[in-house]
Amino acid sequence: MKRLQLEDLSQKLGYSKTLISMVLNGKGDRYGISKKTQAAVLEAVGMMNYTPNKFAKALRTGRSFFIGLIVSDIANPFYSKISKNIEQILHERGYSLMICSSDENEEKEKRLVEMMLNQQGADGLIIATTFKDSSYYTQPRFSNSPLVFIDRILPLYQANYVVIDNYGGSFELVKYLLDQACKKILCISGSPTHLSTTEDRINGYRDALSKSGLSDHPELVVSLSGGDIDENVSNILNEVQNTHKDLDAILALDRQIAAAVLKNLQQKEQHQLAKKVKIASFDDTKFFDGMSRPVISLSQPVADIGSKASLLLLDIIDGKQLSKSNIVLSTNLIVR
Amino acid sequence: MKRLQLEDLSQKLGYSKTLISMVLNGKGDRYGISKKTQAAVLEAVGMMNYTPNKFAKALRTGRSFFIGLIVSDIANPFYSKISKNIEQILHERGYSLMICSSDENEEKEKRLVEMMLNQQGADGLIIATTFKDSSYYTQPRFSNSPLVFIDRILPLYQANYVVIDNYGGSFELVKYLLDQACKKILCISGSPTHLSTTEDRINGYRDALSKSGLSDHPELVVSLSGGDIDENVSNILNEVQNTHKDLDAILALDRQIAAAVLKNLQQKEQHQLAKKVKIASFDDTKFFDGMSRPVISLSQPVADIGSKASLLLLDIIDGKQLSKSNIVLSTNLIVR
DNA sequence: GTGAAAGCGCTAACAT
DNA sequence: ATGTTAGCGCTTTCAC
Repeated sequence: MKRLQLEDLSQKLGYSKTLISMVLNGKGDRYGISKKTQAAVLEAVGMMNYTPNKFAKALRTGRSFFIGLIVSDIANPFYSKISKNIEQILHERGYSLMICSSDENEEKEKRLVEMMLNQQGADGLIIATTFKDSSYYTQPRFSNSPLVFIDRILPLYQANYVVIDNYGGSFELVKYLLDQACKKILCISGSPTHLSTTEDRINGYRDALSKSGLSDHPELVVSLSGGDIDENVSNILNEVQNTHKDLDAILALDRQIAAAVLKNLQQKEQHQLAKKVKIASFDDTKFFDGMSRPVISLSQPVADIGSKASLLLLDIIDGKQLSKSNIVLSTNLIVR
Repeated sequence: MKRLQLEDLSQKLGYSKTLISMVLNGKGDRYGISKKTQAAVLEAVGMMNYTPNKFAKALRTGRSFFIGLIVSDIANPFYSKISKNIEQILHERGYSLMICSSDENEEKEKRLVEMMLNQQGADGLIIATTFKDSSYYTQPRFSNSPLVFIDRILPLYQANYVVIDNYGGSFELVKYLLDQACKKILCISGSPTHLSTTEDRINGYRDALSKSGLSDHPELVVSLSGGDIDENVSNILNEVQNTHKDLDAILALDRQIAAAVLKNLQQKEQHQLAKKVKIASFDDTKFFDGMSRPVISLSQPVADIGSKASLLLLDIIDGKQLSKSNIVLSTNLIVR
């Protein structure tokens, strides 16, 4: 029971492979094939469940109908949710998706891009880049490759972006804390620190403070140094506890950091810090509902990022998108 | 600047396409090509960064070097972590991975299997199936398709499996609760209920109880009816609160359920139930560390599932695996 | 309106 | 030990 192919259909229907191929690809009209024959072909083929050989088709046409998604870590729920949305939309349009993780490693991201574009023949890529600057992507050979960047931008690089308003969200979150009478807020960012998301969030934090006329404490903006995150956070909290006894809020720039903060505060319940400090975090998760203390969070429109990015990429592939497109989505403050 | 192909290499090196192809595919020795020419070819090609056209190769050989992964929901961290591991191992061996979600829908799983096998030409599949029984996969046309099932088994169906010891883990978890003097344990399972994982976990719960000589309360095994999980859990807890005032533990069969239980207990803090009940859950997550009460959990060897399944599948594809293989991994009790 | 035939880039059987 | 050649299954130009 081997696979059906055009030759078989040709035999059974009494039409040539050419004609059948044309009809099946919706080009019947263009080539002037009579409506009657078209209907007959579609009808007959419909019941035979024939699927064209993808490789022959790709070899001939140069289009693979698959696109690649590169994120830093697909095990991160933020990205896996986005990926699910992207996959769904692409499937509806006859595309398939290949997902890979760069592990925040520039070299690996390079390899993945090359692999997907050259080796696999992807028709386009969606990338949450881990690069510091744009020098890799500004190479002329990429000027014809349909690329859409999500989540993170590359400074000074004109490209297609779908991102959230990190600055505005951060500003809003910190503003909320200040309105709640918080005066001294510790901001903990992850690594790597060069990401546009991190920078924008920190800027939002800073500007919200200064706009409220609060003095700037540079030592209250700390970033994790890599390695074990729990231990890292523990050290930071111990340090701050001594130097800033009047700390009254902690802003975690992603949910993993928030989890580590909560764990640590729980273990330090005897300390005064633990008692009064408010917790705020980027990213929202169901788990924040059952935490030992309320978490004020900023949920990201995950589904939107995925769908907007997919549709944009398909438009670019189909030549419908002439200039670069910048889509910025807003976040949503969740108070508990 | 178009892509390099064998013809170009042939021109520049002065060898035929055949010879170069043989050498590049490691078949130089088999075809008796002199070591010297082999070295020369490899050397020259090495600096020209040539990658063979995947589609031409697949068309010719019938092998695509990509494999498919079908899970119920890639946005579920349990599966996204597994997927990351699978991807890594496959990459090392020159394969790529395509991931799709079935959304616990049998029809969609069918479509995905057909799509990956027929349309995309996958060399093999790894599946966390959502099917109730094996009738779909026992079709003769699948007898030659390399398939590995993970996480969930299909009763009475001889196949390649990589799963965890759901029964034993559940038994151990409940045994621990009993040893802590718990006497009445509510067990909440997710939907769909027919999954082997759910059944095995419930059986482990039951047997642990009966082995301790505790009477069976069938109404203490409840399953979510679908729809909003928080609301669902809320109703269950309200109900049980009235009928079983002496409830002293809750076993959640997955982490989403545990999250909902914790959220609800928090809101019901005035109720007596909330005070004394212990919480146990399948699946572990960092978030359990910062919860409003300690969660006893059962972590699953996620990385192992992925790597064992990938290696098994590759062995099957390479014909190294003659009989069906059943790999069962143990869980790890985490007490907080 | 419809069909024959060339060729996408690769591999492997067959020559030499 | 190396090269020639015939396809893999599809699309598309060109001829009728």
